[in-house]
Amino acid sequence: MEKTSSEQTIIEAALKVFSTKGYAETRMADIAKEAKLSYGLIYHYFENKEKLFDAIVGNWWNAIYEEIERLKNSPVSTREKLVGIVKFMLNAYNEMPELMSIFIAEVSRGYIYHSNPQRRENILKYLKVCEDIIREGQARGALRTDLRPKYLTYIFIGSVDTFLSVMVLGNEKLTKARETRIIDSVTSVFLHGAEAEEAH
Amino acid sequence: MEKTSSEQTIIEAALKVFSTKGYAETRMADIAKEAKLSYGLIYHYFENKEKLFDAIVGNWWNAIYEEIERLKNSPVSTREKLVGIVKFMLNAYNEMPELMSIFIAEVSRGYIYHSNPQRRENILKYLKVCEDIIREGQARGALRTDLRPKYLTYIFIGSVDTFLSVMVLGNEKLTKARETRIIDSVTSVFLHGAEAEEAH
Amino acid sequence: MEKTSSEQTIIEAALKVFSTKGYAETRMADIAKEAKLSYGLIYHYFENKEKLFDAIVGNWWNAIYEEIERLKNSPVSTREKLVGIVKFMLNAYNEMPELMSIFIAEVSRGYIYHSNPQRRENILKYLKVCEDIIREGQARGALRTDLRPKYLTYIFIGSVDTFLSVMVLGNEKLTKARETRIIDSVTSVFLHGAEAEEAH
Amino acid sequence: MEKTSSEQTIIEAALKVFSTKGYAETRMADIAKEAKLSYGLIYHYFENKEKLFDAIVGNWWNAIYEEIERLKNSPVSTREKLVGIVKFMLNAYNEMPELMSIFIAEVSRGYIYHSNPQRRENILKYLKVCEDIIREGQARGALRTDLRPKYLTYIFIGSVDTFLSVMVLGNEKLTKARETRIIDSVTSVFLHGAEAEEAH
DNA sequence: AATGAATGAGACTTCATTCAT
DNA sequence: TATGAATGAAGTCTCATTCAT
Repeated sequence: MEKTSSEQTIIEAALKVFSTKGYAETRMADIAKEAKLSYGLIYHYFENKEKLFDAIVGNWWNAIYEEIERLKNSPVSTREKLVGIVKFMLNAYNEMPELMSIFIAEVSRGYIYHSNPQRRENILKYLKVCEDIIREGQARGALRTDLRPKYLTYIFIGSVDTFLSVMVLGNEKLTKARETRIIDSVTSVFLHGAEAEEAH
Repeated sequence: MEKTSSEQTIIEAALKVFSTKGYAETRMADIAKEAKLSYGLIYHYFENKEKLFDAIVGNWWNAIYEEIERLKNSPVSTREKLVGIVKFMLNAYNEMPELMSIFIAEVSRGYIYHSNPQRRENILKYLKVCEDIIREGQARGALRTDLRPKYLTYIFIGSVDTFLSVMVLGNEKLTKARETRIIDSVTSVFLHGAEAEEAH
Repeated sequence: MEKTSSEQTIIEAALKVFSTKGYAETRMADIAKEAKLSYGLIYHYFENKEKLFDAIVGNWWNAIYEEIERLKNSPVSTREKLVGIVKFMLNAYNEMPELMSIFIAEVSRGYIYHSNPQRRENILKYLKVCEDIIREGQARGALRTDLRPKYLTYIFIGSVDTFLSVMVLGNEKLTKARETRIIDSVTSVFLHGAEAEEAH
Repeated sequence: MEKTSSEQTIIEAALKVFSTKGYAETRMADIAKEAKLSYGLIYHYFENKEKLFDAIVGNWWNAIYEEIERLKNSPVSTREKLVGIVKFMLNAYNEMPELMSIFIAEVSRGYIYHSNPQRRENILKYLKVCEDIIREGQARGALRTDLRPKYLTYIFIGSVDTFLSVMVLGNEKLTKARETRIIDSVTSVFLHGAEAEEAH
């Protein structure tokens, strides 16, 4: 399962180029140049451009599922699970901003057209796993039950997504303080609302 | 200012094709075929593919700005303004699902790779106008002031966006009942939070 | 035979554009725009681009032939006839620099490829008429007879051409003094040579 | 520095097609067909049609400069230097008639419309180097000093050019005898004039 | 006479992919 | 493993020309 050095080099180069130019504007030659390898070699390891892209994104999806699944099964409060999701995504942005850029631009928005049914599945599965946590939160009395779990999920995930989008767009640096502020804001509003106390 | 019949036909055909296949996969020939016109004529009216796309999206942005600006200046509560935004977007989805599909899928994506600085401007202006409403809500004591208006904006807009995304993805029909449910969910969670009452 | 106003406008516009961009790079739309007329109208008067070009150049050829023929038949010395040719061409450059530009760029050099046999004929006829004068000069003892009249013609015409070329290239202004200098130089060298007297 | 076989094949094919049809009428597909290679490969070696053309012409300019520079610095009489120029050009016509055809037809034309400033430079440099020889001829007392060196250059170069033009136009064969005759005619007229002896 | 919308063949160029070495 | 020359389908766009009005 250990990837050869060249294969890894290609993946890293592809990640960089895809995140900079987008899938459609990325040329196999760009990747080869970035990797300082011949483009013939890319085809030695990956069937074609799409498969290369999917290889990159596939890894990422697995990491997401694994983490959210882990959170889901961990014996902590719903709030902590939600915080865990935000934390994980922000951390991912910090450590792999390129991957996050692709995630936001190509996956989270661009999936719409993807003829490839696998891609549609991925995003739906992502929403599904989050929904499980929400549903459990309702079941254990932590979350309102008058709203559909699906809807709550959209609201929560949408909030997180937009933060990531804005950061990707602005190519922003994420300090520790900022990370805390974002986690606080998202979970606080999601759980308690944005209405002023005195307005109650 | 009145557009010729052919120009309108081209815009409608382009809208349809762009929303179905995405910008990158759309062929000028597809648009011409859809419009039942020669593709030479497209270039008679639009400089190139990108300009045609921008013409379509530009109109849409203007409609958004106009509406949100109108809401901002209308003498209603912050809550009603937020409801107005959600209503407007859902209504737009209902009446122009193709436009909404493009909005969701292409706009933020094209922005990330910022081939065109105009696109960056558009989305930033969109967030800006929404932020004005949020900020005003804080000023008049309707919204919490312990969180940055920018962040509140991301959370609110993100929620709406994700609903639209999911509907576009699922090619879903928006009934009146569903519309009400979504509006309720989004504003209710945004204002009061998702936490169960007894959890307070 | 009187040309309508529009026809004349088109010819003048075409002259300007052809001389600025060259035949290949000239667009019918450019001519229409320059003439401030619709391009449909160009086709009302001229069958196509090539015919329009030929109409312009054709007039010019006729003027050249007429003048050289006149010189040929005028009762002056060979020297004066040669001076007359140079004078005529310089004068033409002065009064119709655009026409001269076309003549140099498209006719005198570019004719090589012209599939149109008419064009080939024109240039050959031009050389032929000049050769007549040279031949007559030899016959009347004014010019050396040890060299082929054809060759003398090439040498003379070539000299004139290059002056015109350089002026066209440099977009140069032709003052009266300069005109005299060029006429002197060309005829003097052609008749007496460029060798220094003491070198004899 | 060694060109690959295919690159050389492309250059030769391009030379042939350009010289036959002219730059404007040459299709990349024609070149590919002539070279019996795919047209994609042309773009593997040359950025575009213009660059391919310039590559061909650039080589030729370098050969010209080198030769004229060599002549300029060689310890022979001015007459012999002028003979050298004519010889070189006639020889070039003999060995590379296609290149000469392009030289005659396209170079000044491309220059006039100055799409490319490099072209302007080339032709000006060409005239400049020839002028150096003329100027030196005046300095060493071999040529008249009452005429501008620039003008003498135009006259000489113009004569040579026209011979080449006519040969290219007529697709003429250059025999050894003819070559001698042309060299004699051009240099003899340039140095001693075309006037009959008895006319002095 | 005049307009300019409409046509569509065909040009240049791109680029994913193959394959001989 | 690795290279990069070679391929060619397919895309965007141009522009001379036609034609209904």
